[in-house]
Amino acid sequence: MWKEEKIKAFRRTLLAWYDANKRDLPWRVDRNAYHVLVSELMLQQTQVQTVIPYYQRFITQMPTVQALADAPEAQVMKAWEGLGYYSRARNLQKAAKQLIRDYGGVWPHTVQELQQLAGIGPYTAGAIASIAFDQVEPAIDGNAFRVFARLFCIPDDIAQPKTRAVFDRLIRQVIDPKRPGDFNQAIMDLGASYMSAKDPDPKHSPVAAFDASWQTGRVLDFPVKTKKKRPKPVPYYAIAVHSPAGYLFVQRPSTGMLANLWMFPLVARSQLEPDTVAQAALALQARVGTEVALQDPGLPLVKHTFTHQQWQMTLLVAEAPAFALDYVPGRWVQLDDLAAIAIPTVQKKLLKGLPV
DNA sequence: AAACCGTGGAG
DNA sequence: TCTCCAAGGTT
Repeated sequence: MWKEEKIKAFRRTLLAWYDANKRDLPWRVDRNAYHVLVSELMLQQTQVQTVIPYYQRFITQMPTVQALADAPEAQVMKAWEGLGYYSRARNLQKAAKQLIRDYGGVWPHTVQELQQLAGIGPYTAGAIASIAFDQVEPAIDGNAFRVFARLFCIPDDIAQPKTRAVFDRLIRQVIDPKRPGDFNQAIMDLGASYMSAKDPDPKHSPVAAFDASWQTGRVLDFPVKTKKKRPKPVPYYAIAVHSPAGYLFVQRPSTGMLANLWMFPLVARSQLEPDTVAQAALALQARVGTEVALQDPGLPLVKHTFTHQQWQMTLLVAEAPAFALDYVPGRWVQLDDLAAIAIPTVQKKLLKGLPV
């Protein structure tokens, strides 16, 4: 561990660099806790560049905790459409409702209380507490793991949950107690620039003098992180049922992948015996309650890769019998009226695969 | 502890 | 094309 003088020099150097070079981001215009909350939820596992337009639209549509708590869930999901990890959107609205119901709209300031809110874990609680409320708490995200792993050549595997405690103890000694929020954000900006994962520039880093991995020529050896498993292929039939009222969309279950979003009906091919279009037609009939004549126009296989699954979808098309329109569970939606429902990116790929 | 949960960009 | 990964949380 560094001596006290070195710690103070590090804080001074880091914050001076941050003051002169911090990124100009829409959620940095003030320290409003609601703004911090929305941005932090969106930024979980998501890049800054992707989040910016979503953040702007979301705050415009739902400018306060109360507005979010009162909004229809469908509007919240639509605002999140395309951003991924959709449980974050439902958790965000749930947290807003908790703030109104449990706290009367008055924010708690401690990480212990903040972590009781839906979707807020140790990182996000630390970020909100330090940025919005000046609490001296670390905000340990991927950037903090990488930056401190390199500064101190920490050999622990950051993929292991128990490793967080190692970094927590370390960062609590280094964090600037006078400016904890700026300190945490400065670490993130550093991790997004000079100390990035793939293309770092440690030589010109403002804290190069403190970077043990750079001093010893081992920058890319840190952080130590074990690899994830590769996505498992999952075969489906995706069925585009057409009618004069548009295409049939069904809402996915409220738990699991793409919960509550709207898609073409899917039939898991692994459960079909034998795996034929005729069997898919029977499975669809059981689902929507009416017979549907499927065609296989020989459309290309549509692939979409998630974190741990790769969906391989054979697209089938069908024309619905007229009586089906007010019979099947689901919604008939014209393709020029998709603003009415939230659909995932995988569904947008299916739409692009439809015959013209 | 380990599996689950999306998407887009970069190399 | 393929792999990694980016301001993680929940179960």
